[in-house]
Amino acid sequence: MSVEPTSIAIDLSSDVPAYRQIVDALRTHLVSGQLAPDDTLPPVRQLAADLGVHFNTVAEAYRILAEEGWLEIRRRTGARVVDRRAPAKPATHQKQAFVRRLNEIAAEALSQGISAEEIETGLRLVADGLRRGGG
Amino acid sequence: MSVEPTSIAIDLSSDVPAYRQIVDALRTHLVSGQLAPDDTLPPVRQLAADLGVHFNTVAEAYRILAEEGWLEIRRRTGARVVDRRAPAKPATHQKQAFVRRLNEIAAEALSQGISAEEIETGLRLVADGLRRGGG
DNA sequence: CGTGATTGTACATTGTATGTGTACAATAGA
DNA sequence: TCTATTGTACACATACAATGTACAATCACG
Repeated sequence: MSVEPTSIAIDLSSDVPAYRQIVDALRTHLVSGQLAPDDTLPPVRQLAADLGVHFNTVAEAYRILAEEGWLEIRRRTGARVVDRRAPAKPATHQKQAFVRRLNEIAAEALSQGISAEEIETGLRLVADGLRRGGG
Repeated sequence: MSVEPTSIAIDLSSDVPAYRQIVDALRTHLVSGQLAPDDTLPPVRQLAADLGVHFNTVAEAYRILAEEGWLEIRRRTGARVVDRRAPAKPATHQKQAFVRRLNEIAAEALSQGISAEEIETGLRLVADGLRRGGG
């Protein structure tokens, strides 16, 4: 299996850099299992063409995910999803930072007029999704 | 009431710009009610000194929150929290973007070694917090 | 009123990050 | 070996972030 072009969308007008949007999207697929070990990703030039960015931008994203341990990159064969070893034990402050970030995102959503109920729904949706896909 | 210096922490080494960290932190306080209407925020120079950034960086953050309708800024008197009118109805794609962002944050947390259970706990924690504080 | 202190604003400058263009290195396969 | 295909390296242009400096507005006080 490889990444379907439609599974990633890049918003060039966003204030989030393109390479990080790609990293975030791919990591989501990796965690959910939509991208499983031994799957291959498209060549940087191909995915870049699909997304409308330069191939070096995609290459940067691949490198970051490789450093995180998700991908193995080799020339000529391209990027391959690896069976990821258990990551290092997270520090307490990382968990705190995670919860803080959640609160910030929720606050921003409220700020945009999304209701508390809708936000709760979203939070539970993601929580439920963790049971099935993640692990 | 005004912002206590210890209630905001800025990580200058983060890839998130300082002014946005300030915006995110203050917005969280505004949504939670820790900053209520008629509260005054410290002068930009004072908060900047507390955080270790330039006062223009804080001024930029205040301006963004003022544009969002949270603050009223006047010279000499400084920034004041206003009773915020109901924001515009959010578009459907904003809700979708919210859930997508949640998934990205959760995936990143998993990537760092935070367990699915811990993430669930965090999500529910935030969801529960919405009932009380938010509105 | 006049004066000065205090507050936010405007804008030029500097450093850094982002995205791209181009040349190159490595490798699988004919 | 030769070649096409793949990722890499690095210089460049541009935009953004943070700052330095000067300024404008406004309140307090005489």
